[in-house]
Amino acid sequence: MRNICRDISQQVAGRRVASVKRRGKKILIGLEPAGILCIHLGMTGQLTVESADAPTKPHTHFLVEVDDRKQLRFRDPRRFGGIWWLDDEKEAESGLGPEPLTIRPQRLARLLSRTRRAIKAALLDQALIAGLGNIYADEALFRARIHPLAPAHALTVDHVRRLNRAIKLILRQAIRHRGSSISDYIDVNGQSGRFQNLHQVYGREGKPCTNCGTPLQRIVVCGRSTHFCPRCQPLHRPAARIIRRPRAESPPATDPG
DNA sequence: GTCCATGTTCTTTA
DNA sequence: CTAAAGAACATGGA
Repeated sequence: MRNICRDISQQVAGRRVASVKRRGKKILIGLEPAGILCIHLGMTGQLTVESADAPTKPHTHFLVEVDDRKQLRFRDPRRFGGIWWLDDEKEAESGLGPEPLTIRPQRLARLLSRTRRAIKAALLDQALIAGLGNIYADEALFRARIHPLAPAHALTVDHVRRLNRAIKLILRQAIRHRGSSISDYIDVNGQSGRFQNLHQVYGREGKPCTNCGTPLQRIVVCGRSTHFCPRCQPLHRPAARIIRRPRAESPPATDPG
């Protein structure tokens, strides 16, 4: 994707919106007769429709007039998000794995069996499965009772079936509650997402597990804060098969002097 | 001042 | 090739 944010206004001027879709974490606004306005919110991005009279908030990077004296506005204090112009939908596909809401367990199992990474790292890999972020990865793993450090390839059929269901359940629940917004996102009605009130593990380090009361733990996996219940999400590492004896690094230094 | 943050990408290291 | 770790991006809240 080439980021041509500065020229976007030129591209979209006077054109009718043909479709609005989502692919992974990308918002795709198709225009007539062709071309797509692609928006990624990053961590702090907001896409709003506001009255043209409304004062423009700081960090508003993109603004376009639509009908009824309204404006579509993109605001993003941290600027981890972005806006791109795509020629076609194929371009939006690049680097994205299957959709989390429709992937089938068999396919999920096959994808996970091909990597030895921690399951948490695999779930965050947009090329393996698209759309899951840090909050929902943690919540899904808790729901599926899988330890975030469990090697992806070692998950059992039962693990993957639970994970598949947990991913869909958590995402649907979050969507129903309009997301997890912690502080940076307020929707068009001035409401922040309510799913944060339903978080079972995310941001709850030290608090009792809602299932068993054990204090929740926080660790770092692939650079991201990771929350889990050590009791409900046990790590059963299969005993490592010994292929070779570990070679003696340095003989015990019994100094003869 | 400190630490942390819903994400991605690049570099370095093993 | 796989992967992990760290840094970078830029800003704000606790």
